[in-house]
Amino acid sequence: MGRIKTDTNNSRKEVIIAKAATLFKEKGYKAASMRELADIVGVEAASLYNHIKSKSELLHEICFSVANRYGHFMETVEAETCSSIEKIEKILRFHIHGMINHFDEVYVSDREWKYLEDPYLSNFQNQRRTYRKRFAAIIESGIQKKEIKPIDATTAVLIMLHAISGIESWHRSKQRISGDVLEENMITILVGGLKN
Amino acid sequence: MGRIKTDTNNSRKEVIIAKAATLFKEKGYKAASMRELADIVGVEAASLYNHIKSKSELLHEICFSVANRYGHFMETVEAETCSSIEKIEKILRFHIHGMINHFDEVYVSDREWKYLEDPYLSNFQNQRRTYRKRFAAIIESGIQKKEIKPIDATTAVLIMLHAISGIESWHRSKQRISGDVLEENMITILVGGLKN
DNA sequence: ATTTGGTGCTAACGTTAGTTAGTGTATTTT
DNA sequence: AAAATACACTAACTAACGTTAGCACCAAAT
Repeated sequence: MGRIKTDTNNSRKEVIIAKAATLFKEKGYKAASMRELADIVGVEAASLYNHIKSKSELLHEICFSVANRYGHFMETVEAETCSSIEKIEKILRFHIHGMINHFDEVYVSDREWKYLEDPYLSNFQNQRRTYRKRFAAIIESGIQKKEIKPIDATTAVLIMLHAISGIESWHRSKQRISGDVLEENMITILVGGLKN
Repeated sequence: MGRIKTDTNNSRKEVIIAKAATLFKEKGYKAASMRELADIVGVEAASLYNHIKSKSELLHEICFSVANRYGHFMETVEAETCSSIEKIEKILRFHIHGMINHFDEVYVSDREWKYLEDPYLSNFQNQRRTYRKRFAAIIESGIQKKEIKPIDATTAVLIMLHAISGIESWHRSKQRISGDVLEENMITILVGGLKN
């Protein structure tokens, strides 16, 4: 069929991963086939294996690319000296931007991680659990400083993260408001619900 | 292996559907196999087909059971004479109870509906879209009556419904707060974020 | 007691899946 | 220009899937 097109920024492997993310998002990891992916990439199925080891490698490349990005961001936020509310707002905006600008891989990481195989699966779950605990710690600290209503921090984290994953529906919808407006609406509702 | 156990309330088909919901929730629709389901039911795979037409029938039974329940509830809420905030609170509590008490089928309906086949797929999507519009209409009306902050109603619906689906994480977590406390926390944050 | 229908079994079908082997051809390196 | 490497192809394998056919059995109805 021909060669996989690349530019100087992306290797052929990265091209495949990017297209896999789109495919996995649309069909789901299990329902997506390597032959389908090959079609999209413009190559025969067997040829993919010159660049990747397996289908599952694609999944964990996608999931950890996202997980690592969020992990690093959390570190930078923790290091900053600002109010808890401001930290939370920064984290939320980061998540919203992620959902808007890297939708495919974020969506796959969110919904398809359960198909990871060990040791990747356990590793991913650990990173996730840790991330949420760190997020909850910021909220707890805000509650102690009376910036935030006295609610269960774990629940608050869960609400906020899942609310943001609702941007999926925004992507699907026909008549949608702009990304910026969406962002401001989300911040209003979510942060507004926390403030004391 | 033996007969499928039933009681007077549930036919054998209903037993299969209930176990399918649990399996689909855990593995995902595509990854769950009929042989696995048969094992759980305590029967050979082929025997399932004495009670159901196909794997996909199981999925649409599950999805529409949930969709119809929510549709009916929306009707009763619309008919009530109370403030918009109160209506919203009722809807949220209904969703939270659903997530807590009928977790398996609600989860499957939420996450696996995309594997429905037409005409069920289109039908389901229509019901979903309609439901959200009716929910948004209640919010709009609350905004006009100044009960609710002037935010985008569609976004608010999306946030609230997805936030509730976060109860999934609550189910998974080891050290979890009680369902009642969870419910009150959610209401506090979500409704609190709306009030004017 | 006999019939009937519901329910289970074994065996097998056609399809699709992920992946590998082996070969030829472009491209890059020397 | 020659050698080495990267990459794509065809063909095929094994495993698993949903589902069907055909037969045996047990329970309830006649």
